[in-house]
Amino acid sequence: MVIQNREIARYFEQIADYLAIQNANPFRIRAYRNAAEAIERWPVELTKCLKEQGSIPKIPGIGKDLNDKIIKLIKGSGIALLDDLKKKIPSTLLEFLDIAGLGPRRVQALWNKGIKTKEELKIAAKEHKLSELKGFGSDLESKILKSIELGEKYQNRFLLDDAWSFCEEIKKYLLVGMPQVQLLVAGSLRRGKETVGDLDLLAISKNKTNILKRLVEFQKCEKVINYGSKKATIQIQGGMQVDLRLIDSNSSGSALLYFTGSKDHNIALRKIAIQHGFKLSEYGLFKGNVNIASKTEKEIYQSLGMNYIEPELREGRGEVESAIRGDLPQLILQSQIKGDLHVHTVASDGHDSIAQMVVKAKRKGYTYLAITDHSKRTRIAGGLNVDAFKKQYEEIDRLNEIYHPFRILKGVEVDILEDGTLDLPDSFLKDTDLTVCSIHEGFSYSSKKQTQRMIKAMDNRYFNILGHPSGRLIGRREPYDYDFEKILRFALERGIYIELNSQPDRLDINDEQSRMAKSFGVPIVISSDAHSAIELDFIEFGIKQARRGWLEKTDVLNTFSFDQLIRKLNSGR
DNA sequence: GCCGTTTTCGGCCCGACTGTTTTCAGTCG
Repeated sequence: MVIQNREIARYFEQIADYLAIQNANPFRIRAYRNAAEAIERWPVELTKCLKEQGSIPKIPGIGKDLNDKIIKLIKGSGIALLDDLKKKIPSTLLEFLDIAGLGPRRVQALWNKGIKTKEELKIAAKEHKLSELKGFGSDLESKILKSIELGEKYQNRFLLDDAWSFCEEIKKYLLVGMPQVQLLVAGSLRRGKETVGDLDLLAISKNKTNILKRLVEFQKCEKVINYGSKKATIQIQGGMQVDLRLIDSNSSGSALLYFTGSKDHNIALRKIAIQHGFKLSEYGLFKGNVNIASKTEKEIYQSLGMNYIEPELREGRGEVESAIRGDLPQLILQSQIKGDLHVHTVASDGHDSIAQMVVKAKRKGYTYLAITDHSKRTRIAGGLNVDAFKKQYEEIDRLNEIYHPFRILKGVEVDILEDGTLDLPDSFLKDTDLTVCSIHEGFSYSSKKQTQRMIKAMDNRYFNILGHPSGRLIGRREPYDYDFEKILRFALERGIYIELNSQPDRLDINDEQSRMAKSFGVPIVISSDAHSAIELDFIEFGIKQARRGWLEKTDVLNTFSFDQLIRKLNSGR
């Protein structure tokens, strides 16, 4: 079994969690977390390194002990330490660490009390048994309950990036030795939904294939849910379900349409079909028994008297009506993005240098990149003070000469403080090329107070872009309360841009908010918020989200040329 | 557990906030 860096990292994170609950040496715990992070970021698969060079490279944060553990994992012999920990500590306790308000100390206290599962925890919280424990109170009880409910809402849903990499891995595995098979991705993953419940794959084959058998024999398959002659469903490690259907090449369009969904979209289409005297199913569009269209999605849409609808729009939100009228938006494409306006470097909490970020940006075909490290308030992220920014900007001047005509912008991600002021003085901000202004603390204010705080911050003339506007972390933290419409109106008045943050666990603002911003005429900036060069690729998730929000090239600031961009940024100042 | 060293032992990111306390532990970022 080929183990990927990501999975090695998961093992180390698990060990760190177990150790934390055990109240082990905090620095030992951190060593495991650091190692996990370093491995996850390592650009080459370690399995491949070991196979080709007989050893794994020297990775900062990985010493002899962890190096040996990695090799053992790759060779499939497991980690004795982890086995021991699993024997001592119930694995269900690890899930507690994802609950807001619970850290290792409180989890340990729960364990001592005999509370080992989420169900037991829920009951104890409801019956106010937790407040009997030292360090627990009634506020904490309700916080825990709320957090468990949020977790249940997202149970068995996966973030877009995880879903994509699972999908790529499975596709690659399935296609080995199957040159006659074509695999299509359908379902919510194709629609680019921010979380994905299961993978829907369609297989088209010119001749008989045993690809279903291959799926159920997948090494990471945990459970075969069903396995017939046309379809197989398995559950893989981690809980994701994979559905594979064999379809006929003559009906590949109708099958793809049907299995891409959404359900609402399909219902809307079938209604239109009925109006035309047709019947639409996964096998094709039929008039009586005559097959009118089934080979491609395009011809089915055409036969129904409408334009082709991109998968991201297929949510039953008026796209069918728009397709009939012929006024669907020309959805934004990744190739139209000219640069990224929110990235971090080693100067704050990023992992790569400015130059490394620039090289990657150039490779992506960008013509500009804004460096936006954290301001001093975000201390954990190594936020910079005015002097540090000035020094960084001198470096940017030098790099701009080297990389000409590529342009590096002097930016900052400046904290919006509790009172609505910005974390850096205007005397400094006026010398920046742009500011991304974000909230990193004070999430629990009332809607009124939060909105006022944001509006006050936006009143600053150097405020360009509102960063990750809702503050949500998908599955972990709800958006804070605020009045988005009010923010949009004020943004429009002040020439402020709204960020669509592409980090897979943020995707903030969401699709509906994007559409709302567009309707208000407020332009969006699609940013990666990359903390390493490789994360510049996260932009594709933001693009997906933007497309789900009906955004076009002209709705997005960073599709404009550098000169136009600078003009637009300065016009508000 | 890693790292660096005036090289084998001492330091490792730390401030704000929350909810618990009544002076602070635990969580969070």
